Amino acid sequence: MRLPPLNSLRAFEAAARHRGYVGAAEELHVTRGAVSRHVKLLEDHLGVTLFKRLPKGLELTDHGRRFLPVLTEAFARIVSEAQRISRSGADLRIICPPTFSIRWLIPKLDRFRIDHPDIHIRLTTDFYGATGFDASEYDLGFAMDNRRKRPADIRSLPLLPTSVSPACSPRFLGEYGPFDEPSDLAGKTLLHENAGHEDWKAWLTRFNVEGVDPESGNTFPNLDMAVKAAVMGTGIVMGDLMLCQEELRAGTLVMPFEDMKCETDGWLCLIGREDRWSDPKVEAFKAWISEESAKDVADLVS
Amino acid sequence: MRLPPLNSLRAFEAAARHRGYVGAAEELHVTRGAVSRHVKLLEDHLGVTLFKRLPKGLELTDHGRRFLPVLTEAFARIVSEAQRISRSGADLRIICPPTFSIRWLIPKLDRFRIDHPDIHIRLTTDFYGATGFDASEYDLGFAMDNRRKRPADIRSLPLLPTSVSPACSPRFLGEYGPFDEPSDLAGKTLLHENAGHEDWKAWLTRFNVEGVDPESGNTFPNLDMAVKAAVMGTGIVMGDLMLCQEELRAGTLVMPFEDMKCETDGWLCLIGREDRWSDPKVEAFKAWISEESAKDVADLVS
DNA sequence: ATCATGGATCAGATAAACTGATCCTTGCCG
DNA sequence: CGGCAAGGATCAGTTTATCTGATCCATGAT
Repeated sequence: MRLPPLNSLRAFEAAARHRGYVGAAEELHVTRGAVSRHVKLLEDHLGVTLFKRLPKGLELTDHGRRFLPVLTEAFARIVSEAQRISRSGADLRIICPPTFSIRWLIPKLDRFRIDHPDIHIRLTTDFYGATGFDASEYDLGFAMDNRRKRPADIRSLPLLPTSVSPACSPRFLGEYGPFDEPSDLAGKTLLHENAGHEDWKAWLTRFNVEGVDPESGNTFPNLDMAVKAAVMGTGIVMGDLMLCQEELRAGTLVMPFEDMKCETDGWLCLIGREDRWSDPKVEAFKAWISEESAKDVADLVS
Repeated sequence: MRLPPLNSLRAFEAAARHRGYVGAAEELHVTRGAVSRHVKLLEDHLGVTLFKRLPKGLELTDHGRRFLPVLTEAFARIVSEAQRISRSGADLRIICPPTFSIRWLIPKLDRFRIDHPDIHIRLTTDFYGATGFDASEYDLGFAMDNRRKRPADIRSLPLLPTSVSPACSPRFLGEYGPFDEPSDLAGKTLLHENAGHEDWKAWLTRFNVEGVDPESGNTFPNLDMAVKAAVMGTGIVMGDLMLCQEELRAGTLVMPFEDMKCETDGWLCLIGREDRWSDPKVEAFKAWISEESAKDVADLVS
C-alpha cells in the first residue's frame, strides 16, 4: 500500500488532538470545511470511519484511536528532526587543514565566537580528500594555492602569504652546526610534513642548494607533528613563519637561514561557494578573518 | 516548527532510497522534474543541502543521512498501521446481545465462515449501551423490538419471533409441582433476566394470572445466567423457546405451560446503516442469517 | 566527437486544496 | 417552546500547489 494522502493524515491528526475541526482548522490555518473534507478523504481511502460525529465535537472510533498515536508520534519525530537539522544547518560549516586549524585558526576562533555569538561554527579539522573542497558539505574552506585553477562556482579570498625556511632546535644547531651555508645541511636529518617531500624540494630549488638529498629524512602526516619532532631535536623541518611563531618566539625553534625564505604554495585563501559568498554569516566570517590575517601579517613584519 | 511540506518529505525520502530522482519519480508516478522541485523546496524550507549532486546520481549529505531514517521509519509505521486499519475495516462488525450471541448466533457462525471465507466478522457480544446501536462502530446489530421507532438511517430485517413460557428443571417441578394452573406458581421463586422484571410481567398480564408477584424472585444480568440457575433447580425462569432449545431437548428444562406462550418484544431483527445496507458483505450476511432463521423457525414448529 | 544518463529549471496546464456560504442537528437558555 | 450558539457536512467557485514536457547542462563511456 502507498502512503495515504499525507495532507489528509495531517488534518485527521490535528482534528483528533483538538477533538474537533474548529481547533484543527485554526492550527492548520485553513477553514473547517477543508479539514472536514480531508478527514472524509482519509476515511474513504482507508474504508473505515475514524470519528463519531457528536453534537459537541468528535470522538474517535476504535480505528481512529489506533491510528492517532502512530501519526502523532511519526509527525513529532519528523518535526523534531527537521528542527535539529534546520538549527544545525544554520551553523557555518568550515573545513581547515590540520596544522592551520590547530596552530592558527582555533587559537583565535574564540574571539570570533565572542564577536559573533549568534553565528555557530562547525569546524572540521581535516584535509579535503581526493575530490577537493566539498561545497555541499562545507560553507567555507582554506586552500593553500591561490593560483591553481578552481571550479567556476568557488570564490576565494587571499589571507596570508606563506613563507617557509628551515627550522631546528637550538640543541640540534649546537650539536650539528653551525649552518653557515645551505649546503651545510648535507647529511643532516630532514623532517617532512608530507609524503611527497615538496616542502623541502621547493626551498632547495629556490636557492640552488646542492648536495642535500630531499628524498632522505623522516616523514609526518602534517606539519604540526613535524614541528614537534623538530622541537625534540630529531632533525630540521621546513618551517612556516606564521605557523611556527609560537616556537620561534619561545626559542624552542630557530631558523638558521632566516633571510632565506620562500613561498611554497602562494597565499593561504579562504574559499567558498559562489551562491553563498554573500550570505550574511559568510560575510561576517570573511570580514573577521581578513582583519585577523592583516594583524598577523603586520606582526610578522615588525 | 510546523511540519515541513509533507509531499516534499515523501519525494525526498523516495529519492534517497533510490539514490536518484528517476527511481523516485517512477515510484511516486510523477516526473523527475517534480521530484527535483520537491527536494529543492524541502532544502529551502530546512535551510540545508540534503543531497550531493553527482554525475551518476545523488549522494546524501550529513543532513540527508540524519533525516532519511527518521522519515523512512515514520512512513513505514504509517503505512503499516493504515494497512492494518484498512484490512480490519474490511471486517463485518456485528454487535449482539449476550444471550442471543452465546446461545444462538455463535453456535452457527462457523457455518457462515465456511460459506464465506472471504468475509471476516468481528463480533462484539454486548448490549448497546445508553445510546443504542452505534452505527459508526458497528455495521450490523440485533434488536429485539422491531416495532419501536428507529432513526431514519437504520434499516431492519425481521428474523425470529420470540416466544416465551415459564421453564424449570424436572427436579424443581417434582419438588414444587405439579403446576396445573399458572396460579400454582404463587409463592414459587421466579428467576428474572433483567432488573425491570418485564420478562414475567408480560406473560402474567397476557394470561391474566393472579396471585403471582412479578416483583419477587432473583435477578440476573442476562437470560443465559438465569437459564443456568433454572437448570440448577433454584427457580422458574421465563424461557425463550429459541434460546432454550438445548435445555428443552436435553430435558434439563421443561415447560409446564408449553401451550401458553407469548411474544415479549416482537421479532428479533437484524439492523444496520442505510448507507451500507446494500454493501456486498452486509447483503451476504443478511441472506445467510435469513436462511438460518427460517430453518430455526421451521424446526420449532415441527 | 557523439551519445546516454541524470540533475536543474521553467512556462503552461492540471488537479488538489481551499474559501465562503449555506444547511442541518443538537443542546442550552430565557 | 422558541431562539440562539456551536459544530459538523456539503459544494460551487476560486486559488494555489503540483505536475508535465521540453530544454539545457555536466559527466562519463565509447
